[in-house]
Amino acid sequence: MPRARTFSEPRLRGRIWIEGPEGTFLGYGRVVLLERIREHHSISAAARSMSMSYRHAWDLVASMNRQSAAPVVEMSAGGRGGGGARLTAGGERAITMFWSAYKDFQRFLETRGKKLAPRRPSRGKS
Amino acid sequence: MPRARTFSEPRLRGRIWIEGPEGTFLGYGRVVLLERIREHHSISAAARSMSMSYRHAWDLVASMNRQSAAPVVEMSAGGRGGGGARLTAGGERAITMFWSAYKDFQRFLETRGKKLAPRRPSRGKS
DNA sequence: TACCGTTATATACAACAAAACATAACGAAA
DNA sequence: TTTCGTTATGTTTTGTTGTATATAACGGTA
Repeated sequence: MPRARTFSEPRLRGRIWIEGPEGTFLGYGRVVLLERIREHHSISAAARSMSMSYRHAWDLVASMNRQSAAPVVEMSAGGRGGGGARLTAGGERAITMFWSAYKDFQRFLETRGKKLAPRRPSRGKS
Repeated sequence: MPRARTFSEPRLRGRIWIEGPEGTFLGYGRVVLLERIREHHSISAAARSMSMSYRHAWDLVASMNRQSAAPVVEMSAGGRGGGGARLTAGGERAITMFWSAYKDFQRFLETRGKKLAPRRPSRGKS
């Protein structure tokens, strides 16, 4: 007898982001990047640490800085060690703001996801 | 005096979707497509009505059908009018399920978005 | 049988995002 | 002045997603 296909329970998933004047201001990837910059004091090291191209990382940082009243990352080129980057207080607040909303969102997905599929209770052996 | 840049209030936005065995099962676009199919009794007419290529629409329908225990759309080729497509009861349930979650999500974004930016109350003329 | 508009399917093309690559600018220290 | 690793920026390549185009299959009906 051919076994009927089974289907994994449908799962609710999603993304959130914070929009600014030119589109995305903060999202999951951007916030992780900010945290890596805080850790490495360098955009290039941060990018490397998450297998992201430096170019892309730089673009993201530039985009965030443009869209924020106060810069989230301050950079300096040249000098000892070649220069570097550091997270500002505003950057710190941005991280906190996003993770807080993100956490609430994950909770929403979890609880709302349970109400998704009105499944007939299986009568069989239980 | 150079005017300081102003920044629109950061806005919380997002997407949700329902995942199945092969990735997305239901999302905003897919559900709209299902509704158009219900309306037009035709995949091609539905696709046209939302400026979507027939190929893409067909792929989406096939993906949904593959990932659902019971098909969400039934198609027939040939015959009077060339054939057509109709939404099944399962498809109807899928639409309801998604919009219900979507509505709750919009509510979440709205209420949670208000708590985003802890703004200093402006002291000036008010 | 011929016709018709749809489903079904393959292949080529376009648009966009991200990666990859290349190079210049920077500035403190040796 | 040279060195060094970073920031800064331009150009090319790749990968993915959807569109465009073309063709066959389908099956009622005239």
